[in-house]
Amino acid sequence: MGIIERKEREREEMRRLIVDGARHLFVQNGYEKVSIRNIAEAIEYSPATIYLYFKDKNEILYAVHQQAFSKMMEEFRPIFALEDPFERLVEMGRRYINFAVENPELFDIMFIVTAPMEALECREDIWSEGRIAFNMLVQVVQDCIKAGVLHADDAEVAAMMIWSNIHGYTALFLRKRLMMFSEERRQVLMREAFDLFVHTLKKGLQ
Amino acid sequence: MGIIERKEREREEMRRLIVDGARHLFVQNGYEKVSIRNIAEAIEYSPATIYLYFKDKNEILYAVHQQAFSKMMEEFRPIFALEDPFERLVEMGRRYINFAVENPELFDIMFIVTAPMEALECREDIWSEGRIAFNMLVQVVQDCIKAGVLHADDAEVAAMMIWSNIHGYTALFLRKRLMMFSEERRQVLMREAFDLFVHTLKKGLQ
DNA sequence: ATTGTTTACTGAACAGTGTTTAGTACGTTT
DNA sequence: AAACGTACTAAACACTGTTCAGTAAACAAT
Repeated sequence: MGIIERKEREREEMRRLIVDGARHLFVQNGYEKVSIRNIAEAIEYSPATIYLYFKDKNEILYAVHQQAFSKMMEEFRPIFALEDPFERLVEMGRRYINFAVENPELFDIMFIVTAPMEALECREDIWSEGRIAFNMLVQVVQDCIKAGVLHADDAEVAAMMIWSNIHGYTALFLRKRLMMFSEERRQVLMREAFDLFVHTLKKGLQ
Repeated sequence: MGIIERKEREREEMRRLIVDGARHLFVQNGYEKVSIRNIAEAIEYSPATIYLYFKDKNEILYAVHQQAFSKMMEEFRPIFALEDPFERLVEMGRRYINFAVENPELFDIMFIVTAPMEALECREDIWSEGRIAFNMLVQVVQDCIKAGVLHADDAEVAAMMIWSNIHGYTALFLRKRLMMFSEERRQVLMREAFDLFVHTLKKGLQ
């Protein structure tokens, strides 16, 4: 009696169809300009159908947010081939910023928009995607400490400090808070500030 | 013929009434849950009236954003009495974070929500509030360099790096991206990470 | 004082939003 | 073939930002 299995499969397929459609529209038009009706039209179903597969819009955003995390993790993977732990740390920061600049709408949903977090809240779940990614950073920081290139009592505190710095650029940039600089100056500032941070970190945490 | 002057005064008063009402509601209910109709009801005018004084909702948000900047600048003022420039720098960071935690909705409008920036864009204006605040930071950094406590070629780059770090905590916190930590741990992480940054900065940029 | 003109304001509408519900049509089971 | 259960949708609800025709009062000119 493989019917219930097939139904389960079809259900999963439908969820995928919705999330993929939503992600596509988000990336194309920006998250704020996409409505449930837009998504429904894109996948050629009625708006009401979407509510048979997702509780509300926040849940769709959370699903897209999950996909985006997978994509980011994919871009982080090559880092772990690097031997020097400090190189790993620097490269991780570089790729975080790169991901944000090249996938602004996805990054927004992952780290800035509150809606997906609200989907989590009412399930009183912990933000596992964030936790996993942060743990990855903590591990790299710990490797740096072990290798003697960084000195810190609490690796989590050091990781938090580093994450904040890297995240700062992207959050300010994506939310248009570097508007007072020219396109050109913005690029230079972000890159040189990042380099300066790396330099400061190396000297300051020795 | 003081009539046009009086009219101008009344017009300014009305704009104030609207912005104050809007700010009140934003602080109370959070920016996302406030509509033009809510604001209109609060000041006992019809929604259409608001559009006689503001082009659109973004312009109201920009006006609130301006007020919020004044408030923040007020909290920065006492800093300039401090003699040690590095003390000034540290205190500035501390007060930025404090302002964000104590006025989350205002900070959101100032530094995270994109709507007020869109009001600026179509006037092809530069973001003067941001520029002024950033220049203030650059000045303090320059004082640190002059005093020999920080070494950096470009004060703007150093300021950018410092701003990013400080802004990172607040942006992650306000947008619920520190949810994987307990209330308690969150507090400790933010404070200790800030302290670690200050320490790193002092040692790293010497 | 009585016009004409400008100004300030509003009710109602438009096109959109997220979400719910009643009802239909079809696949599955008896 | 009849009964049941599932997948889907049209239509509605209560909202959103915004516009526009119309009204009433304030002002200006006669």
